[in-house]
Amino acid sequence: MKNLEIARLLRMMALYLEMKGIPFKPQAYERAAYSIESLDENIEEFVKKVGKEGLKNLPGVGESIAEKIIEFLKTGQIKELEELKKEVPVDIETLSSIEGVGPKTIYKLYKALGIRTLEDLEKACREHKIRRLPGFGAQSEEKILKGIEFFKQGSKRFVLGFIIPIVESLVNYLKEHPDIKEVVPAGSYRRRKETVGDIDILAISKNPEKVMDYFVSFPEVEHIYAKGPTKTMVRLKIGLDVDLRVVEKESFGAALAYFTGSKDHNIQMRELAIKKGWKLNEYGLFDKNGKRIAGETEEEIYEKLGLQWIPPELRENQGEIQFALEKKLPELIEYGSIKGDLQIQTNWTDGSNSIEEMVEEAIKLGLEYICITDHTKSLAVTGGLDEEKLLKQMNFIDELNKKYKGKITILKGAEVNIQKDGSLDISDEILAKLDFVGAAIHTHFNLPKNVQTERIIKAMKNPHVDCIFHPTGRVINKRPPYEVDIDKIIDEAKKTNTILEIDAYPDRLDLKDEHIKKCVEKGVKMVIDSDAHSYLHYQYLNLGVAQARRGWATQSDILNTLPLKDFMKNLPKRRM
DNA sequence: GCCGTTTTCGGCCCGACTGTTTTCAGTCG
Repeated sequence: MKNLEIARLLRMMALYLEMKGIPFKPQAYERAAYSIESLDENIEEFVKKVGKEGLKNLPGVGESIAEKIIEFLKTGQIKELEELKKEVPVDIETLSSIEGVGPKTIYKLYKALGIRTLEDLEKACREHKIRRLPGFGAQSEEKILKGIEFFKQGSKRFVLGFIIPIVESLVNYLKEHPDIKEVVPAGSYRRRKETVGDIDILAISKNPEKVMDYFVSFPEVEHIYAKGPTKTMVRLKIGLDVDLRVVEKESFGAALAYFTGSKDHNIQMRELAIKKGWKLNEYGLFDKNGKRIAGETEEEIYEKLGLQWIPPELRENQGEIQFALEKKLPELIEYGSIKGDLQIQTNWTDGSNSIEEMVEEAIKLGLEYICITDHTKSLAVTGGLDEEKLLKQMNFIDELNKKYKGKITILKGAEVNIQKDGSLDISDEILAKLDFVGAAIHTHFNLPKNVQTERIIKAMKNPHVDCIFHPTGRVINKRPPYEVDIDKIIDEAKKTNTILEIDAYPDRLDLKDEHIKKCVEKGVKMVIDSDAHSYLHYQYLNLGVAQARRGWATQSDILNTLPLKDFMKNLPKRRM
C-alpha cells in the first residue's frame, strides 16, 4: 500500500509551498493528502482500475495532483518535490513536527544558520545561536528545546476507551468550580472516534481567568503550552493534550459545534452559511448585518441552516450534510440498546472471572442474555476447550440456566479457532449443539491477502458458524489488521447469511466504522460484543454502539438489540 | 491547486495565543 507514502509526500509539498508563502495551494495539497490517506483501497489498484479521471473524483484531487500521484507510482518520486527539496534541503517533516516550529521558521533557520535536521536544531539551541537572530529571543529558543524533548518522548493517538476515565475525572473536577456553568468535552472525543489526538473541553463561565487558573492546577497537568482568558492548552502526565475553551452562554452551541468538528464537517457548514449570505464561527451564526441569529444551542444552528441536527458520531463529512439537508438521516442505534452480549470469555480459558461472576454482573447491568464463548483447543495458550470440555461446559450452563431462570438466559457458545486452511478446530457434530458459534482468526496473520480472504470465506461457508468475530484482527496501536479483502468478506457474509461482529473492546473496535457503513449499505447483519475477559469489560458495549453509530447503523442492523426470542429466531443461518 | 444551487474565474474558515515587536508574523486547531 503506497497510500500513506503518497499522503506523506503531498503533505511535504504543502509544507514547502507554505514555506514559500504561496497562498491556498498548501491547503489544497493537505486536502488531497487527507483524501488519499482515507482511501479504503490500495491506491495502485485504484489507479489501475479507474485511471486519472477516477483519481480526480476524489475530493481535493484535481488535474495537477492526479498527475503527480501517477508520476510517483511510475517513477517512485515527484519531480517538483525533489526540486523543492534540492532548493531547501531540510528534514522538513521532522522539523515541522516540533511544537511551535513551522515552515517559515524552518526556512529562516536554514538561511541564517544552515539548520537542516533535528540534531542541527537542538545543537543551535544549546549553543544559543537562535536567540541572536532577528525575530527570535531566549524564550523562543527554550520553547523549541522543550518542543524537541516532547517530540522525542513520542506522541501517538490515544485509544478512546482507555482515556475516558481520566477525561471524566477532569470534567468532574471542573464541574466543582463555582464559576463554571457547563462543561462538555467536544472534539473527536465527542464524535467517539476510535482514537483521539487530544481533548477539547468547552465550558461556560463569566469568570474565565479564575477558571483557567483552576484548570491548570488539575493535579494531572504536567505542562502548560498556552494560557489565555478564552483558551488554555495543557499536557497531562499521561501525555494527553487537553484544551479548555471558555465561552459565554449565547455562544455555547456555536462553540460546541465548532469544537466538535470534524474540521471538514465545519468547513461544509460554514460554506452553507456563506451561501445564505451569513457567517458561522465559534461565536454564533450571524446575518449580513452581523446580527446573531443563532448560537446558544447546536440545534438552532443546524435548523437555521436548513439541516436536521446531526449526531456528533456522523460529523465526518461523509455525506451527512446532504442527508441532513434532505431530512433523511438514519435513526442511529441508541446507547444502551444492546440486550445481549455474545462474546464472553471466562476462567474456563483466558477470562479472569467464573461463568457465575459474569452472569451475576450481566444481571446487574440489565442484560437479557449472554453467550459464553470460550476459546477452543487449537489456541493452546489460552487453554482452549476441546470437544469433551465444551460438552461439560454446556451441561454446566444448562444447570445455571435453571438457577437463573427468569433473570437472564445463558447461551452456549464458543469462539472457535479458524485454522490455517480455513477449517475449524471443533467438529461439526459438537458445533451443532451450541446456541451460537463465533469463528475467529488468532494465528497465521501474515498470509497473502487472497489466501487470508479465502480462509475466512471457508469458515463462513460452514453451516454452523453464525458469526465471524473481530473480522480484521487489528489491535489499535499494537498490530495492524491482517491483509484481507473486506469487500469480499462482506459480500460473502451476505451470501452465506453470516453475521459480522463489531468487537467493542477499546483497542479492537473491529469492524471499523467504514466497514460497518458498508455492511449497512449491503444489508449484512452485525452484532456488538464486548469481548469481555472480565466482568469490568461489559462497560465497553457502548463503545461498540458508538462505533456502530459512526458506521450509520440503525437498531435493525444490529441483531443483539433484539430480545432473546427474536434474536434466536433471526439468526440468519438457523432460520433457513 | 481545487472547485462550482453565485462560477470555468475568483474565491478559498477564521480566530486565539505567543513572542517578538510597538503593529504583527507565525503557528495552531
